[in-house]
Amino acid sequence: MSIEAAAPTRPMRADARRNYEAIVRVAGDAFAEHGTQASLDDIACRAGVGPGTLYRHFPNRDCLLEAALVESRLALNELAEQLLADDDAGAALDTWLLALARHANTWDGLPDSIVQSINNKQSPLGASCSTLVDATGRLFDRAREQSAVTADVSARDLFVMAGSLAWAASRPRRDTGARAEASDDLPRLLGLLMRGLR
Amino acid sequence: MSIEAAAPTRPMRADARRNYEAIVRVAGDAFAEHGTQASLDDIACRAGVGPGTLYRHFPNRDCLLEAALVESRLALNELAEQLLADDDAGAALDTWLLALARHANTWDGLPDSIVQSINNKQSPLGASCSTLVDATGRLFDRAREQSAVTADVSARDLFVMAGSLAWAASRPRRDTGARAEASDDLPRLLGLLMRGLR
DNA sequence: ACCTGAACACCGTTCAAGT
DNA sequence: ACCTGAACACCGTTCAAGT
Repeated sequence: MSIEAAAPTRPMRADARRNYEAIVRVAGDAFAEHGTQASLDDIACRAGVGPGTLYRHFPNRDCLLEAALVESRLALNELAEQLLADDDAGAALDTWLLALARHANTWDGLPDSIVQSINNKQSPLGASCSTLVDATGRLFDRAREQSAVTADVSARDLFVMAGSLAWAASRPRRDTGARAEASDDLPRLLGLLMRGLR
Repeated sequence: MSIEAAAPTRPMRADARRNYEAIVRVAGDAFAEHGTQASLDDIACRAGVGPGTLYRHFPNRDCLLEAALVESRLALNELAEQLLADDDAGAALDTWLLALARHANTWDGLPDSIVQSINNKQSPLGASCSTLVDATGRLFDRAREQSAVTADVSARDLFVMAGSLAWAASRPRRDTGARAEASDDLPRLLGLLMRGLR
């Protein structure tokens, strides 16, 4: 939950660590405001560093996304542990997929980065998502043992479906000038999917 | 099926029409090669016109996407007419949703543009998609009358779901360096969705 | 009426020069 | 070891000048 978790094995110089933390903090704000395509130049500027410093710490956009998502993902892993101890494996799976989709919807554009990086160990985002895919598989298997679901689906398919529904629910409804209603379509769409698995 | 369908009511000057057609043709190639985010400057250049000419004919990217998709969408409308006369309304709905998803997958990034522009009459892409949403609703209603499906879903939800599955199936698997296998996940994912509607 | 292409503001990324 | 910021190649968009 602290930044230590993603920090390199050797301690960083004081100024380097200060810059690292400032960049991650500012990046979270920028992603929340402009989506995952926020300008990296702008993030560096607002963090008070040159663009080169940002690239030194985070060679590509995925690295920065990963660092800014560490806390949220650790919380998800904790949730998975709790749900694996839940008596009702079917309800646990529902809860899990909703939490997963909401995590993917932390920022606009994030579902795309996540689904695109699945199983790609070159991407730090993909590597860190593999634990989430594993958890999805374990929760699904438990639900199937209890006959709460009967369909035959891979953990990767389930993960991708949750991501794609998150994507669908997050597409801003830019209707004719009117401000987008913040309707939460996610539970309804997930319900549709789960209907098919039972 | 000809370009006439999207052309303005008054005839264009000969050179303007030549440029219009060249831009649309080149745009199709560029979108196929680089996805919907292909450089507009590059398209103008390859079509032998200045960037200003491209913007005169197509004030924004959606306008160009729409023009380059005219033929494919007209073919879809014809398919809808045929499927509405099909005796097996359930199979017709399956066929329709698959065709819809494949249409959305014509180019990388297209599902995003389509779903984002739904119900937005300011976008020519959104306006032209509304006929597809209508057709989806009619085919779904017919399937429900035959009890081939029982779920209660809006035409817009169905359309969005098809688009999101297209999106999921089209995310390039950029695995560790190996070239992406061109696996076609779409039918399997759509089958999962349809299972939930029956 | 339509086209041209220079011009502007922006962005990601690199790298020589600093401390 | 780390940071800086100029520099490069690019992009979308506009608009005065042409024909």
